[in-house]
Amino acid sequence: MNPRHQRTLVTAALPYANGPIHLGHLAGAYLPADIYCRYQRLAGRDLVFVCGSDEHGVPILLKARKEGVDPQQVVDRYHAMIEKAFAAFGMSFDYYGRTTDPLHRETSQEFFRTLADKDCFVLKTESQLYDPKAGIFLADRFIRGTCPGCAYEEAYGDQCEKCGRSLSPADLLRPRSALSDAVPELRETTHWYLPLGRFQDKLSAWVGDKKDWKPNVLGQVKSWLADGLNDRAVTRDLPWGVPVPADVARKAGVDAEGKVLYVWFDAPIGYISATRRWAEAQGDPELWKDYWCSEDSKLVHFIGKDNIVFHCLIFPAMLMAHGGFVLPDNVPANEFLNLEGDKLSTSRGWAVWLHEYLEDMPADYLRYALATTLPEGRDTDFSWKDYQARVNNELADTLGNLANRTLTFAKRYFEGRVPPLENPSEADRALLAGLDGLPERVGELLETYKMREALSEIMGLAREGNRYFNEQKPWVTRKEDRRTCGNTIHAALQLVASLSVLLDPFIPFSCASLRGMLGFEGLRNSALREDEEARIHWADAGRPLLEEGAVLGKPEILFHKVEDSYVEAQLKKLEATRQDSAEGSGENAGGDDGEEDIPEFAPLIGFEDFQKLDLRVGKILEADRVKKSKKLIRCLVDLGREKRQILAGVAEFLDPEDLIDQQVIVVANLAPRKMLGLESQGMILMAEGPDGRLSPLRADAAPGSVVR
RNA sequence: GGCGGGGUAGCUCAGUUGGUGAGAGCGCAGGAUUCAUAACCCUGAGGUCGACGGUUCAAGUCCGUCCCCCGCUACCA
Repeated sequence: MNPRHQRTLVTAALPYANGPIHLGHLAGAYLPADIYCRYQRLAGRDLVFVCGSDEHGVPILLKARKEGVDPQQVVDRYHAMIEKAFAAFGMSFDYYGRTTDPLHRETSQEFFRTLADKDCFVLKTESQLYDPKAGIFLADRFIRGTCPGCAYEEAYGDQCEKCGRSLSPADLLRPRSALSDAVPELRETTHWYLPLGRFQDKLSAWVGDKKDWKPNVLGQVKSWLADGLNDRAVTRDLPWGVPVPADVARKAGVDAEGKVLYVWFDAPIGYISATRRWAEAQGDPELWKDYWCSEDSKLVHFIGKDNIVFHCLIFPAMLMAHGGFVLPDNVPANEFLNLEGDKLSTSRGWAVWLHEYLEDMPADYLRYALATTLPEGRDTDFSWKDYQARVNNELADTLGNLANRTLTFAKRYFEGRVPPLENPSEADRALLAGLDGLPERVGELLETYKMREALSEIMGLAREGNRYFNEQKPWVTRKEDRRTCGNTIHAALQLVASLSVLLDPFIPFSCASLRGMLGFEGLRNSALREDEEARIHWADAGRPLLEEGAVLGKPEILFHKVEDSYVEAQLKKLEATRQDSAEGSGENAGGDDGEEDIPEFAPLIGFEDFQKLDLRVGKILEADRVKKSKKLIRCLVDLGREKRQILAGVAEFLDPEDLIDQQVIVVANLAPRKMLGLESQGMILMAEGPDGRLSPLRADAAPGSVVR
């Protein structure tokens, strides 16, 4: 820990309150953050750990509308669910807030007002789609319509969830408002933008100093900086969010009606408002400033890699613009966790939900298994088989068994007390000496966000304990040399006690119960910021913690083996969701997000609508890949009367050879469109298989024939 | 195509600023042991460190080219 830092504020990414927490979230941000914080508290550091639910934004509004409820009801539900699951998982937040908290609204508005007063924004007026029926402007995601690519009729204005294709609202066929079904019209609207370019130099200089940031984080950040930063809109026309302060709008000559802060603007301010709430709860409402506004305070953001740009550039720019706040000392972003070799996908159900897991297994098993495979440097894989192996081989066999064999031995042959250490042997002294320095070494690893290595270092100690136990053979010395036997058990108990401290940040529940078995009291509570009763700290794990003659508790099995049946059941459960989603059609052979059911049928159209289409049989004469394009194939198609150049976005699925000489069906009266400098004069119809494969519709008739 | 991150034992992954024989856990094969959750402990087999060039006395580690995987991004009429 840098001596200039007197206190630490740790944040974990605000989970979005439109769904439950899954393994990817835990591995990405929450578990490493919690390990870090528990360690810091054990070490006696002044630390505050905040988090909270991110409850604004379009997806929540849409979900609410879909369910026919108020958005508040949606976030109430998920907020409660997330908070409960986090608590059961052992997340030791000092405060878990939410962005619908009135104090958050106030904090965000103050922040916005300060930036406006300092003239940090620019105003831009542009034409956007407006819902005349609901009387509000519509964000891109608020336009629904039929996807021109796959005919999915619930496509968003920015992207089709069905085929993954990115869209703009103008692309949609039959666009309609997601709120009222009204046909949107263009109107002008004004928004506040944060001109990030103004902060480019300051950000570059600031990031340039960050030698200790992880390579994956620095790489991304520098790449963004090199590209140059653009203006970012910080407000939206939405009925759900933190309202743009009326006074600020008035001053700017803008009607604030229906305008809110863009969710990415208010969300990170949630870290601040949560700290304020925490300070209130401490009975000192100004206390939060010690952590946010004092140069000797260290700010650390734990996030997943998808959040890097916000936490390393945009939020810091906001803080710079505001002034008076500390900037993050580090942003130890993790990579992604895969599941059974495939990437997680909420919409495909390829995930393990925390609240479901906790229904049948202990939090610590998952904490341990995840901690050994955190994606610290690159994407990693979680598999149930690996989970089982970690729990059985390491927690149960190595650690649990060490504790158990030591404790039961002491109970049976030493009246359940800590035997004295008398004339210790070289081996006894070596074992105890081996503890010395370990807290510091592990602490250094944790300070530098190497949770996995720290854990593996500690487990090495458990292995050493087993080795020592074997070599000393107390079951032999018990009969011939009781003093030596007592020394062995004494030293082994001390080692187990130290383990119960060192492992506490990782598996706090088990360590607490282990300490119960050891009759070991007085350790700081790793989940509590202050613990007046506690006299034992992290560093004390380097010395013997148990008194000679102290009474031990009742030994119990600390970790139970995970049965094969459990693993099989979990795999089966996952496999079922994969089956479900594979049955539909769906684009994306790569298996991206996206609901993969068979699309619903589009609304009825009249015959006259159908007649507008001019479908013809065409013969593909030439086909070749458009260079510099991943998706486009250029075709020359004979339509009888004339030959047309048509571009088809199928290069990911088909080779030009698959198309040449094929007789296909062409939309002949589609307006021409230029792509990559080439004009496409029609569209070749394709059928899409369940795995995303495309195959052209063949027609056995002369080129130019009318299709009806 | 552009940008970023990766490609190291059968599997999951470590490998700081280039330097003693390339590691851990699991799995596998032997052995030892019985205090303990059929647990523990020891030994061993197993790797052209993605490919090819280059710099260097010395490269998994630096440079160049290429191949493959992941993420973001651009054209899916």
